[in-house]
Amino acid sequence: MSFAVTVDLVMLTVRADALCVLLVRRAIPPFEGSYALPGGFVLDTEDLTDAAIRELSEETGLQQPATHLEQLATYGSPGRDPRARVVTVAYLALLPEAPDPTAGSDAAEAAWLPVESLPPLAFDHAAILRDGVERARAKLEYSPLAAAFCPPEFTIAELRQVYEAVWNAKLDPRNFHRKATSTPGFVVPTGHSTAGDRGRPAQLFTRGPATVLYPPLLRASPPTSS
Amino acid sequence: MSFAVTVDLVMLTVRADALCVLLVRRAIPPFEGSYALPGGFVLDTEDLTDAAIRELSEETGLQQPATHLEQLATYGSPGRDPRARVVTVAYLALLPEAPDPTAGSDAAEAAWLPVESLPPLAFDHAAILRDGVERARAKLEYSPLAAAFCPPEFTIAELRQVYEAVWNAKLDPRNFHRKATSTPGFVVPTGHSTAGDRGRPAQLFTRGPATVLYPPLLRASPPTSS
DNA sequence: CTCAGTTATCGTCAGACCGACGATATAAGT
DNA sequence: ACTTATATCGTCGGTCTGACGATAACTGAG
Repeated sequence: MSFAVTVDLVMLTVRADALCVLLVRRAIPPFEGSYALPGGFVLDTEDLTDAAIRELSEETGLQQPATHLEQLATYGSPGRDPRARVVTVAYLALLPEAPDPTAGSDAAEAAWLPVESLPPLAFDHAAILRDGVERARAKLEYSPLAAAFCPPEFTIAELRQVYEAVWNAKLDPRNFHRKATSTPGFVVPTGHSTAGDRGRPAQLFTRGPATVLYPPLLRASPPTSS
Repeated sequence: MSFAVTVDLVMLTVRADALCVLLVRRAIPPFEGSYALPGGFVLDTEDLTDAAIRELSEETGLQQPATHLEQLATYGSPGRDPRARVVTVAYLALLPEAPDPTAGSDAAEAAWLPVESLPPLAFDHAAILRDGVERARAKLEYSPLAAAFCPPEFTIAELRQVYEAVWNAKLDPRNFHRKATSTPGFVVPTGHSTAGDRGRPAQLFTRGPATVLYPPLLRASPPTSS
């Protein structure tokens, strides 16, 4: 009746138009050499969320604080860790584009890998990651969370590219522009604009105050389950 | 670094047009005499979901198996149980209308109480319950989960009353009928109908194969967060 | 400077969907 | 037969969306 409790992080970001996850290579058995989600033990007097925040900065030497962190789910199959009974609370973190993590890292190596075409992962981390990606995909529909993948100021096109990368789908720039700017509280214009890029300069926006998108921004109709 | 792990259940049902939760009265300190969510320790070799299923039938002497069970969230603040460090994995269960639980129950008393106007709850169970109710309310929008509150065969009106009870809102019977019957995979007509009630007999339906409602059945616009 | 290329932004239009609500069907009870 | 209650079908106008044309405002090549 005594368990070890860990937190594992599904850290997602968008790099080069692809949804990527931060993975670390395990230096010790079991699964030595395999990639795994970053994570670690929850301390005695520490709240679960605090442990997630700590791991977020500690295990991965990243400067960027996550713009979004939420609990994902808890995994505790008796056999999921061959050494002991370990229950892990998984968290989902969304980050703006971040540089490759390298030095100062606790784990041997850490790397951003695209969620498509992943190597086998340690433990049940493949399932956890799948759940995290699915959560992120679903949440983009009815929450303004896509902005969490963007820098503090961003263009509508950057926001659209987030949707395209996460959903792995093409969206019409004109319709997306109308939708993003007309949904109350989604984005707020700053008055600034970009310059130096190709094409006409774009307005810059910040995250708006809305916590839900109403009406939602739905994906194309899901696989007809008939 | 060693934790006790429990599962707690947010069991919801609709009784007399009100969303109700099953609560048990604690027979021992702490919070002796207070109501609490049913729950218990996870066994050494037991999966989390199995523990939830076990508690579902064990702690509450209910015949009705839950028509839906899903993990809700995990709560592990250091101070949430004054006796020890306990991490609890909360599950959300939806049941058709069930009789009052009485005998054979492990806990002293169990009762269905409407989620509005609740007494103070033990531990952080008020917060867990709030999260469970909010999850249920949100899921009715985009999933066919409302049918989990209904018996195997049900009428469109019964389904509508579930929405009305959970959302605490009135829905137009004609528009709801159109929506429920036209959303692919939501409900399947059985060919049978009711008889003996007041008014015109109604067709009976079963849960359809859909896992998501597309398009969703949205609540009225949320509080304008501006 | 002029022109082609590129991206942002605004419009238009038809179809899907929704909320409000009228109309009709089919039962029970008197 | 008539009232009451509920189920079910239609209609109509407004809103939202997808497809896509048109224009604006920049960069870079010549």
